[in-house]
Amino acid sequence: MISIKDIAKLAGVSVSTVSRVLNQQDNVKADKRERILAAIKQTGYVPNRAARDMVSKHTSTVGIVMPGTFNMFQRQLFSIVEHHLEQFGYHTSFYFASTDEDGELACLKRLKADRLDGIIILHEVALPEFRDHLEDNHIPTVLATFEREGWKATSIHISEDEAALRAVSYLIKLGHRDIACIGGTKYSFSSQRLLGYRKALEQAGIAYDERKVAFADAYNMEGGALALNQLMESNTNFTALFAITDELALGSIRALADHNLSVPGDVSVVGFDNIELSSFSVPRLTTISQPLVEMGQMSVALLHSLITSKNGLPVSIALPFTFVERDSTAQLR
Amino acid sequence: MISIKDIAKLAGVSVSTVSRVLNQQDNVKADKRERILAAIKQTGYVPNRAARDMVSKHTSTVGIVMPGTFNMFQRQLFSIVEHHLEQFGYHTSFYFASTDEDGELACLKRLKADRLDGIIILHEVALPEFRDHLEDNHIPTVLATFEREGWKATSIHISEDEAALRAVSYLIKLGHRDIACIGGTKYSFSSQRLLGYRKALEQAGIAYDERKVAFADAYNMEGGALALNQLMESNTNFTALFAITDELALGSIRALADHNLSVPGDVSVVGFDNIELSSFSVPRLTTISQPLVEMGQMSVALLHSLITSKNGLPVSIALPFTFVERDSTAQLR
DNA sequence: CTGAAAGCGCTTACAG
DNA sequence: CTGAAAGCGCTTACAG
Repeated sequence: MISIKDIAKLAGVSVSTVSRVLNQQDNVKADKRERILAAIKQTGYVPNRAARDMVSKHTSTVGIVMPGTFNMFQRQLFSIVEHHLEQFGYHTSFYFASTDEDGELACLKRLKADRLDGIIILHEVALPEFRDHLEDNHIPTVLATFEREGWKATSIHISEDEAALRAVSYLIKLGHRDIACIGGTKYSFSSQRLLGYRKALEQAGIAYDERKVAFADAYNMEGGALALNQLMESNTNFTALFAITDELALGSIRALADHNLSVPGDVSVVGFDNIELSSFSVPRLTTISQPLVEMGQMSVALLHSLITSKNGLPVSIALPFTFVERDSTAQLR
Repeated sequence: MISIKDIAKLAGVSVSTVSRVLNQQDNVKADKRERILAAIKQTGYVPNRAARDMVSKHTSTVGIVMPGTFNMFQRQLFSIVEHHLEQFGYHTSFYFASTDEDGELACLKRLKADRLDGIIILHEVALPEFRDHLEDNHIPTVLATFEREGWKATSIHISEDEAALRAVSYLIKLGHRDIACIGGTKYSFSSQRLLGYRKALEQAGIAYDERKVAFADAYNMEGGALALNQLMESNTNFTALFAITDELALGSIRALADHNLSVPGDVSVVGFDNIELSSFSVPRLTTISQPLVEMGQMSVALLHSLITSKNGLPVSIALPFTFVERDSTAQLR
């Protein structure tokens, strides 16, 4: 492996000078600079990142904490974040945290071994040591898509319960009174979206009926299908359904088809997240759209300012969501 | 940041000894080992990876080269690979390569800055410097899901053309003669799958009709929908459709619905890849299943043996695919 | 079994 | 504008 010494020798200068041009400092005479650049080009030399990271206090790398298995919404967000991070000149390291405690612990350990300039968390970690580590070492942190009390971190999110309320109110406006819900058990958004569902019912004077609520174990289509089947067996009936994520909604549509129920003919379905898929499904899904691109951009921009300003205060920002009417919902007949 | 020196001081030993227990060498007396372990636990110390990587010749990290925007198939594969890599004790670094030349160049540069133990490539890079770098530095490499002539790398893949032939032959067996195809322009699998399509037609004595073939620009659902619309405008007719990826197939089903054409009633559709989504779509998609889990496992296992044995020869392995009959195909009426 | 010392490939004052 | 030197946090012979 070719090193900075080789370049210095080749160009007939000291390593300090090579280092200077490597780090685009302008205080190097043109002729030396050119000889150095030529040597670099000729050898295809690229500085060893490990060495550079070790000596400088910053690593120019940002960590992204992700769930072990990420859903489509997170996948899209992650792409956007990654892209912007690259624009800002950051490297990215990924830290997958399984939901169990061991997984989070292993994740934290890996995190500690790297010196990160900052970190973006896409996955609600439960472990308190996580927050402790970030706080003790003053690592700038952005929580993307959720809030967390007690964390000294900037948070970008939407108002989950308001959005859910909006979605369910729409179903009510269409004349539906028997509205089922597919919720979840993990992460704070599940309780917040369920809260929105309850608020909407309350506002319309509809009694909450727990037989109309099923909880999915996993936020994927299979989870949605399974939950729908539970609802079918629970001795209740409904003409509309609110699923707290699009994947759940799409899975439920699949299961409804298996029960010979059509959407929106027999059941109106509204989802949440507006993943790419939702505009290509049959029928296209009515849903809540999170401002994904803005959330990603903003997370990166705010993290960057946190990193560079060094004394920025954490903020909690609720971005506006939008409601997207498509073909999976209809007026109650 | 707490360092190995601090631990040494705390435990009253030398850094060498601390290093020994850190690297699980057994030649350390029990009492010292315990004092060291206690100090580590108490301080939450984790060795600095950059320092460790710099001094040791291996980094225990494997690079994964991915396309800038990865489709669902790649996303699934990537999860599996990541998981197994972790099992084997490797760290992973991701290198996203945009398809243009600049993107690949930037990707290569990042790659060079890290000292990787090995690399798994999920994305067909075109740049010759890529191969040169890997070969010159003897970096063990596995190509996952494709082959590449002239690369001294192990390759795990399926026989793309045979699989496509199988899919299209099935349509023919169902009585279809007017079979359209949605192909693509990028990556070798597109031409191979198209080749399989042509072979199947040939075997059945059906003339190849280029009006029945449309090419998607992107391997996503929108690309599939767009391509289907092209077919509708191309003054031809068809009762079956082979799309070279599931996402393309699903996008085409969406577009068919927009033309009031039902699947499989009016058009039988078969895809390729068997992504998760395909068993939850309405209708469920008939498709070719790549042995994703095995491919991921095998890529990692073979890479590991390449890394540890140091003189393993590259192999090219074609794994068996399976054909999955579901609801998107029907006998010609 | 253990420690002192050298060295990995860089950057960063410091002196000129 | 430039170079010699120190040092980042580890590991690895080497000597005992």
